[in-house]
Amino acid sequence: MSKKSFYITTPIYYVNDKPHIGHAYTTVAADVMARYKRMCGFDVLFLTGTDEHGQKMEQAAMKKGVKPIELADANMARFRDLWKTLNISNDDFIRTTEERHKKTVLAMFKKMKDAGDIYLGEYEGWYCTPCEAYWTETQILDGNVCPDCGRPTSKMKEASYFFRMSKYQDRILEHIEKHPEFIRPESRKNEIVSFVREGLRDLSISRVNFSWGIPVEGDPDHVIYVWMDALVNYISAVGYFSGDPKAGEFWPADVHLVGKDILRFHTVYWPAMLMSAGIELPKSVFAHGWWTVEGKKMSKSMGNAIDPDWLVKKFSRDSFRYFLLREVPFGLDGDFSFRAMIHRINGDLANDLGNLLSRTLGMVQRYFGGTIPDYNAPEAADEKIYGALPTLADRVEGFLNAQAFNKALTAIWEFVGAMNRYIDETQPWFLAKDPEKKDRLGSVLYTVMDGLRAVSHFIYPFMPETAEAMRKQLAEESPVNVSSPEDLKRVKTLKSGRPIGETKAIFPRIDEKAMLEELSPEKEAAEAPSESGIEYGDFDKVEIKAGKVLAAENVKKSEKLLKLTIDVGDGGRTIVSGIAKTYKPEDLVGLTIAVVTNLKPVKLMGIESRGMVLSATAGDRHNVLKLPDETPAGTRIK
RNA sequence: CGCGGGGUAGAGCAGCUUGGUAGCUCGUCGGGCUCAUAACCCGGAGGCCGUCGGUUCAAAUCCGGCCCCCGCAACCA
Repeated sequence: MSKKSFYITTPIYYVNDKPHIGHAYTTVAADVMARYKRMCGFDVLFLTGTDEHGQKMEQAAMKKGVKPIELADANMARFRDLWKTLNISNDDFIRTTEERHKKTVLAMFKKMKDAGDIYLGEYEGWYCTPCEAYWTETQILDGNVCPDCGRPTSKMKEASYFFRMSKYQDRILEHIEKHPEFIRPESRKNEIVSFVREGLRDLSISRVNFSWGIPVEGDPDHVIYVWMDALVNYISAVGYFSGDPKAGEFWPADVHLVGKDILRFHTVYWPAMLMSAGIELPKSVFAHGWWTVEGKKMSKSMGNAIDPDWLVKKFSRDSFRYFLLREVPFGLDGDFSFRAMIHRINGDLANDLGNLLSRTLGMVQRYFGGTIPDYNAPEAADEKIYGALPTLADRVEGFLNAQAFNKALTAIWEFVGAMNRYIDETQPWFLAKDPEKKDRLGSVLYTVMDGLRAVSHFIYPFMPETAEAMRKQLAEESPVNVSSPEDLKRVKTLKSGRPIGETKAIFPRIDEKAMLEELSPEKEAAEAPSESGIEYGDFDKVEIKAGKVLAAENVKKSEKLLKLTIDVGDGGRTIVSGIAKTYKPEDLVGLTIAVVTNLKPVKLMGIESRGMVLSATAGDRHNVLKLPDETPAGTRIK
């Protein structure tokens, strides 16, 4: 019989985005599961990847004057590099532009069609001619206006293939009911159930208004629409329709980890598609929460998205991984703050664990010349350590199988605390004063070292690098991976008589004040202005003038920036403004608008900008502050 | 009355299913130890458990009303 298998996935990330803390969160969590299962002897398949098709990519590429695939290649690399930085152990990385995926999508489409579940119909949407974009009923703003450019849209119909999802409503509800583990956490299940009960509509699964995607077989005007394309990745990777033995071994997947925002696609659309194609459903889908940053919602427009790369540089990959999974229960939302992160690192990692290792090895060095002592003078107190380990192993296993990462870590740290207490009670420094108690002294130190050896296993999935560093210092040479969860319960396996490794702080303490100061420029940008109103003098510092736009051009390689030449009474200066999503250069030339003139110059995309165009901004939609044409350039506005 | 979750020490949470000492982490105050990364260990202070009413010998826990917060509606984990 082959080993037990375990298949875990992250969503495939859309490459139009820069990777941020949320992507890192899902992927690190999946990595912890994968590493834990591998450690316990499972045959693991851990899949992540990128979603690369769609209209947005096509448009973005066009704007940059490159082919979509070139843009996808470049952006995909950012994700792949980040996973390297974060020590992600994915076994495969799938891209929706790969041949193996396209073949699977087409095979899936055919299966569903053969089942009589795909038909050609008409898709109704709102079309914005200048943007060449379709919007759904819910996307358009009041007055049927395009959410992107604010111009009116018109109702359009186009041909589309539809998936008869409505047919599966009852079967999905039945499945959810019969498999309590299918949707987690529990609270999310209710949301989905009530959504399905409202009634399912057939799903449009093709588009004709762009071409960057997988063409429908026999009808190449149609491109298969995002969700159909993306979801299938989970079976593409195991070669489901190609006779790949991996399919039999790993499908159905054990866990799809997803963000709470895409739960519905994974627990309704995806199961319906699988049912139609006669394929088994994944065993469970877990929706985790979102992160806020310093108490505020993370968003592109606020520019407060945290760059994981930068964070790893400031801290360390393992402390970042630890923080993400320790701070917040996996199903709930959490807040990311530098202060909280520093507290976690100093409290849990440096003080509790790091210092425990350090004080123990310090004594082994001092009292035993750096050789691991024998365990030959047991006492009842030792059972607090040895006796706790099997229980801990069970608890960690239970918690991790339920994706309760924070509980698993809490349990491990309870054990770390017990060891710190054990040292305090047994007082090895006191034993060391009496040569007759040398054996007991050695046994105490051995016990802590063996406990730390066990801890290195438990933290390995979360902090692989640190676990290895600990094991090196403890002179533990056996591989961290064992053959079953039971092996994690074994005690006193550390070999006596070996010289310990070079001792080094595994988590140096962070100087909180200095670190926060170092991070403060970023922080200030996110701070809100005063609560009680500003002084007039503060306002008066801002110099706002009427400016006449003399010239305007797009900034090369930029989606958002326009380079403007504006006369604010000085004959004309260069101002770069992030309003290109709303205005074309020719829209602005000749206008008289409000400009802040006394800002410090900044360089944007290599162009020095001296001032700022005032505009009412909502997302990507801007309305610059237009002044009557007769306003003389340079007039102060107060 | 759309559905669901929640309001418990300064902060973040557990306890509620199976009514009866209100617990954990951080912070704060005091003490101990000196092996250690100014770390570790012990102890104290701090809560009328959102609010009003009901059931009960007894309610944070059960029942009802009210107030407040947050999810579920759009392709961002």
